[in-house]
Amino acid sequence: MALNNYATGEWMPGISVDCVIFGFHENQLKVLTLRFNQTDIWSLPGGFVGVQEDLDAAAKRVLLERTGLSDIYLEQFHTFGCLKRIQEAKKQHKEVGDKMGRTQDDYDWISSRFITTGYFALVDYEKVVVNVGAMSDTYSWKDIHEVGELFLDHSEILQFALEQLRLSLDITLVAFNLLTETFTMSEVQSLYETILGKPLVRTNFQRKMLSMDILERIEKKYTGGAHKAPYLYRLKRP
Amino acid sequence: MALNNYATGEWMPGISVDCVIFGFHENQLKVLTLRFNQTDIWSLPGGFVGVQEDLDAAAKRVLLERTGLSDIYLEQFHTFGCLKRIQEAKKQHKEVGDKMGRTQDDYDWISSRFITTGYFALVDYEKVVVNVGAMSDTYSWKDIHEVGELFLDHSEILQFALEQLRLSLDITLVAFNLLTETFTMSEVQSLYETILGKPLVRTNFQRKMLSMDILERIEKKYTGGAHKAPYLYRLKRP
DNA sequence: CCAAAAGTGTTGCAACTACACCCATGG
DNA sequence: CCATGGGTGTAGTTGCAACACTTTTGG
Repeated sequence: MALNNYATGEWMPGISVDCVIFGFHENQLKVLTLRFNQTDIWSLPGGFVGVQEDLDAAAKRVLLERTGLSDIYLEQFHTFGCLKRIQEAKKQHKEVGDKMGRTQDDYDWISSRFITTGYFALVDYEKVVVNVGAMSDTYSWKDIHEVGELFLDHSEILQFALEQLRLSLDITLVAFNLLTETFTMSEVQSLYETILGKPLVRTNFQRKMLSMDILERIEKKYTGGAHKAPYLYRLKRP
Repeated sequence: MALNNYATGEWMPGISVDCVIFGFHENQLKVLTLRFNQTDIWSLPGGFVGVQEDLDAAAKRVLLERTGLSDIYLEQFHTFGCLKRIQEAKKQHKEVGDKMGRTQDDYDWISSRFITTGYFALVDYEKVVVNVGAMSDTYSWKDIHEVGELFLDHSEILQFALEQLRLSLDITLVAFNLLTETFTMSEVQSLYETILGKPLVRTNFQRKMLSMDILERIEKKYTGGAHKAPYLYRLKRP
């Protein structure tokens, strides 16, 4: 039996979406990766596009299926259509396919030429409940600096996503999508520091954040031992 | 006979590229548009993607076929995959198709669901020699503010391209791709003003341009009557 | 009291804005 | 001469980086 109805005309041929799902945990920026069944090959969560499905909707669906989350920050950043994808794919597909009892139809379909549109998502790490799906048996939140080799051109896709994320930072308030509902100021700073890849001066950073008038200080304070407890903030929603 | 080998497997199904080709003429930012044979429907130049062709290569090819230019500034900016495209398409396709003696195969293929990747190109208006291709009989360089209705979602694609162009301006020197080999300072200013959509102070603009140390002043001056002849500049190529 | 967290003050730099003003030159 | 093109000077503003210093507070 086929793993999926690849060749039935349910999906658009030659097109896929891949999601770079960023999370923030233990002061580190993480990416969600999946491991193909019984292999050593890690990939970004991805999927195909239904014949009657918007491209954006496909990305949203993939996100929902893998993380259980909807209504989160998701941005298309680039479409990758390089032929080089195929050549390298052949080896990897064979390794993956052999171990999964793939049918010839499946194999033909998935090995054909593909174009993929990359989306990046910013999620609250704590809210994610990963469902690896039928193709994978394990997942891993990988530190952005220790991702290692990925399936096909997924490493390139990841790098591209990171650059886009950095660019978005200056302009918008995207980053807060990576934080929990409430957070301390040093968590925000630490997040900005890891995304931008450079240290920031505490006093100046706090001043700037507060001057934007987008944060609301909560009554309750953080209770995690230590000496003075830091304040908790949340985003103002007017 | 079919207009093209649409259904033969030469092209990737469901994927196309569209090019927003910007030019600068008479101090106005222009876009190249094509009119479908015998109709009133204007569109952006576009094309399909060969099965063995990179996505970027397809865009380059379209550009070459329509303008005769290669080796010019070309940037992918977004992929449009909205289903809405289809519905409106039906009417328009029928109108277009009827007048062109399209075969049923052609019709089925082109009316199916499509995803298109948008590229924008910056060209030297004077160097372009337009070749409208088999689908069109006329072309027009339309002023960016007077484009009117376009085929399918091409208006949306154009707007998207404009925004991207504005964003690119701050960072890079892209804009010079729109100018001739040599140009006066006020032409550069006028170009920046139309792209950014706001007036700039002459003295400050010139100071900034010159301080970047990217312009080279030419011996020969502009000879176009008037009083004092303005200097000519060109981009330094070190 | 101590250490972590939070906040204030100040200095200096760099970039940009808005204008006022001067010089050059071709007819 | 004068209209156009080209250039200088400067005062005001803003944003930011760097750093020193004070205050608050939980244990």
